[in-house]
Amino acid sequence: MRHHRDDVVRHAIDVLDAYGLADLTMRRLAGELDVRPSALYHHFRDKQSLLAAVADEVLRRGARPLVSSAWDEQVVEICSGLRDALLAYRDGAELVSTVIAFGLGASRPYDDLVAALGPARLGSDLTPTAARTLLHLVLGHTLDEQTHLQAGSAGAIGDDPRPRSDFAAGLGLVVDGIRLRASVPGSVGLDQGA
Amino acid sequence: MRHHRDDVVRHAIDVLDAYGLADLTMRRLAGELDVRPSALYHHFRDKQSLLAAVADEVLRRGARPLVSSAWDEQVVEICSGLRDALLAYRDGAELVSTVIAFGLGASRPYDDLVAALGPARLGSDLTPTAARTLLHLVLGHTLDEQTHLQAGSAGAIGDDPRPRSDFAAGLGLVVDGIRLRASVPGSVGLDQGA
DNA sequence: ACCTGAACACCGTTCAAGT
DNA sequence: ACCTGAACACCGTTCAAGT
Repeated sequence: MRHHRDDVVRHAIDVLDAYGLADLTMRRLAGELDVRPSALYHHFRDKQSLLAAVADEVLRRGARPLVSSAWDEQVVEICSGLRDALLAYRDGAELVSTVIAFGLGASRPYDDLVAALGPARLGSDLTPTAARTLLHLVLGHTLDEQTHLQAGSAGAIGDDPRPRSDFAAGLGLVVDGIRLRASVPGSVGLDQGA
Repeated sequence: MRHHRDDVVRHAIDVLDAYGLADLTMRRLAGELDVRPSALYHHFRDKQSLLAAVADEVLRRGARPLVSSAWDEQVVEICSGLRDALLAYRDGAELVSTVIAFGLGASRPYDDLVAALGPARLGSDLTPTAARTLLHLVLGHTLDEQTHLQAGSAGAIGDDPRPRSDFAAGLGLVVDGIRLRASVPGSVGLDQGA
């Protein structure tokens, strides 16, 4: 059977969700598509590019239109929407973190944050820094959270006693006097003043 | 020639610094020690344990005694000290992030942060959350920073135009009304009030 | 205590050739 | 445009056996 790029990405997400990122290999994916591994290189120059496409698709599937018009509420929506998107698939946070670290792909959340933060008129060139920092926070937190969630559901030796990772109320970020506050567990809130 | 555990860890750090984390393989390390790969399994049960020991040694070498007695200044020292330790070796941030994510090893910075934050008397059980969040911030930021630093020194296509990742003045964290402020580029500051 | 030899079950990637 | 066949240069890990 013949496939094209999108089929490969779809099957890759299935493999990711069923077996995890470590088992998302070119050979296994090829097997799942009933094709020789070398066939994948017709669609993607290398594995990194494949992973970038997979990460982009995971984010695309999780994307929701912004409902707020206020920039601060938009930042909240982007951050908690990103978290939701990452938690929707096994190892989603690890995948997207890896792709972002590698530099090609998964740039949508960053771009959206920069756009939303624009009207905040942060001092000097602080907007990209604030966007990256929020990204670090959400990625790091969700990676933590997903690791524990998956360790729990893997039916291991029972739930570990480590405190759950959450953004509790009263925890937040300050950028130039603007307070980006964490609200409910697992999401990032934001408010002005402080 | 016969080695023991510490020799292996020392050589592993040399390989890490010279060739990077991706090339720190059991086979290459064994070659560097003039030993068969299987010999390494006398010292470490698997590669993850080896990496945990390497991460711990990287952090141990970077450890500085705390000079401040004030808890808030201690937090600053721990965070910027951690950053310095990670930047001291190639792929240091990636190594330590991986080991922490995996869950065994590299727990010293977290423990130190929890200890330093103790006197802050944060509300309810917010101390571990604050510690983890600071860790996410420093690890994510330093990973970013080190990636760009190394991309630059790898003599690539010239420095990329992306804005440098830094914790500029005016950026910070708020935990229960206590403001953990970023100060000079690359380090995390902290002050009360807000 | 520390190591060898040999094997097992994998990887990502390239490339000429086929349809 | 999409794929095969075959190869290259690797991986982590196990385990009986040697000193």
